[in-house]
Amino acid sequence: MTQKLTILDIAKLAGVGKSTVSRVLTNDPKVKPATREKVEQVIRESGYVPSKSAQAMRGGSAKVVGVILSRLDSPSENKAVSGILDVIYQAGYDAVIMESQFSAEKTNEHLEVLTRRNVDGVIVFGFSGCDMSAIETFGHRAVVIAVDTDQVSSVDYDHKGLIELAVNKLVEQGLEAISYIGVDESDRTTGLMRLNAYKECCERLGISPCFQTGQLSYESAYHLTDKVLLAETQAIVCASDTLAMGVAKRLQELGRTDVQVSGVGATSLLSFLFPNTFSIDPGYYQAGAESARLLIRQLSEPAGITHLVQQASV
Amino acid sequence: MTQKLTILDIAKLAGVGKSTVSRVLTNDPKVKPATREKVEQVIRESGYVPSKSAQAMRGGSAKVVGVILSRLDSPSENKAVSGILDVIYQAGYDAVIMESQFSAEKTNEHLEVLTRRNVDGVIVFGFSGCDMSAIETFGHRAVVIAVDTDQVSSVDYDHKGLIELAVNKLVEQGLEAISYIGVDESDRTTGLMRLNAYKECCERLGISPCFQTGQLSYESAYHLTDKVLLAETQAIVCASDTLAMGVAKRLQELGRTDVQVSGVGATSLLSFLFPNTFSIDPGYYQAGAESARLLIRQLSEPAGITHLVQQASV
DNA sequence: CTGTTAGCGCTTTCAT
DNA sequence: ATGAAAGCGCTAACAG
Repeated sequence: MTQKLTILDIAKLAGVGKSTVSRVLTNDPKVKPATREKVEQVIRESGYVPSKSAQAMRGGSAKVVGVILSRLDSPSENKAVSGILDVIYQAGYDAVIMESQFSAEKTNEHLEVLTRRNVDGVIVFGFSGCDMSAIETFGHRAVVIAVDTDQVSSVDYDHKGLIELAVNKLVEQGLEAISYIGVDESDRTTGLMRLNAYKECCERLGISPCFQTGQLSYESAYHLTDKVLLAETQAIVCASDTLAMGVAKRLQELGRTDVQVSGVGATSLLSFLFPNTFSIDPGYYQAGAESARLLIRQLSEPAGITHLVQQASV
Repeated sequence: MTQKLTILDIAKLAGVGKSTVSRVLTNDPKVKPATREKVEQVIRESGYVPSKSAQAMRGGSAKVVGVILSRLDSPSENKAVSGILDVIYQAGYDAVIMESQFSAEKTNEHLEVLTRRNVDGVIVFGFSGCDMSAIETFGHRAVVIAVDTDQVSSVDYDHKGLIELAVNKLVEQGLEAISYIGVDESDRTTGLMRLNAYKECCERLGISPCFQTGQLSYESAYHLTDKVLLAETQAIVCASDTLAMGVAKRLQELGRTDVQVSGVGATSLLSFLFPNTFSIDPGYYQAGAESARLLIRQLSEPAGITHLVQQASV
């Protein structure tokens, strides 16, 4: 690597003042085309790269957004992050990402680091027990995903629509005896909201509800299956693909391949392994992309708070 | 958010010079405990956070490492990134991560952005067709994962050991008719190296090889299964869990539950769904963590190039 | 031990 | 249209 070139070196090499070089860098229109051409050529030939740190310090904006997610190996989250990355990169931003590991404490620690880094904004993936206070200090420079607040903008999944979609599809096929397996209601979104959606569907459609909730693991769903499986059961709606996997496995063992199973997550593996199965796509990637667009918009025009709901699809 | 505080504000508030504040910030030992205490208190109460941009510009180091991976939704890669994150965060660094989407062009573009950002170093996940030239300009400030170079330090998985481990475990169980399903040899690591490892095992153990390669998808493995399945087949070793999933599914359909299947990836789902199955763990998280340690070490002491091989386990 | 003084590389008035 | 000069917030000599 060659010696670090500064804007001054370029200025000398091009035989102009350093402010002119700066103007070229910032695309200032008041530069004579010929001068600009010359400077650009010198920059190209010398392989000079302006220092972001200096630009950030001077201009105030580092063109960086911080992303705090719970776990990188969560399929839903990493898909959403992909969406974030694509959008912000397009807009000239970069992302520094951190894992909260579902710890409110770590989250706050990360937020502090991000503050020091002078990030332009943050996108935080919520989790049960997530502490919003620190996030709220970011104001319009923050967007949360899968959290319920009025203080900052948010993007959430359509938990109710998700389940409705599954139930409706089943009903359209003429099925009526539809059970449900979810996760504990202590989880506000995946747990409570989806269960409630199921209950509402039952009420609306005159189906007698039959459900169980437990952990978010296939083992849990596997063991819960027998408790919601009656002789007449025709389908089991699950709050996630992970659960669906456990249920489908149990049904296969029991020879109840007649029972339809639905999950949430769009895991292609599910329907590959179990034919009598389908999955609802909550739109993870899209949700990530939307949250990024929202943040970037708010960064330029300090608008009010917006709450988006990501549409689901089969 | 309160008005942006600078080191000067703190100095005034604490009734000291700004360099004293700086000394406190940098943990300079030559500060009288009493003074330090006072400054720290003011910092705490005012909620002042030093600007990383300014520090970076002054000190030269931004305390950031760039990470370029192919896809965030690759289980192997996101586990490795978790390892990276844990280690570098511990060392006071942050990560800006980018997706290459298996494109050499994008990778180089990202590398350029990272250069401008003045990152201290980069960790790049290799892929077939990966262009090393740009990475090499980083010299000792780069570490690559799953790539074969002499120019920069690297961490690779033990592709040979992975397969040997699987075969040995099978042999120990008294099995002899062991087939193999992998991916095309155009993929140097997952394809070629693992296939060769299988062949070598066969030779060493006097097993007559029986194998097929195709795409890295369960569908591919599913269809290839019949071609390596003979009446006497006792086990099928697969180059990855994804493949193993396809094979296990096909065997289940055929009623050949007597055939053992092994995969690579430590996916717990595999053995949950298919009992006659096990998976080798290439140590993704560990490899990520190691690459980060390696990079950080090289950042402080410009040592020579190191090549690490991540140990696998069952 | 602590205050003063230079800059780091860049953007931005302010003159010219 | 362009150069000179003034900092952005911080660290690192350099003097006390």
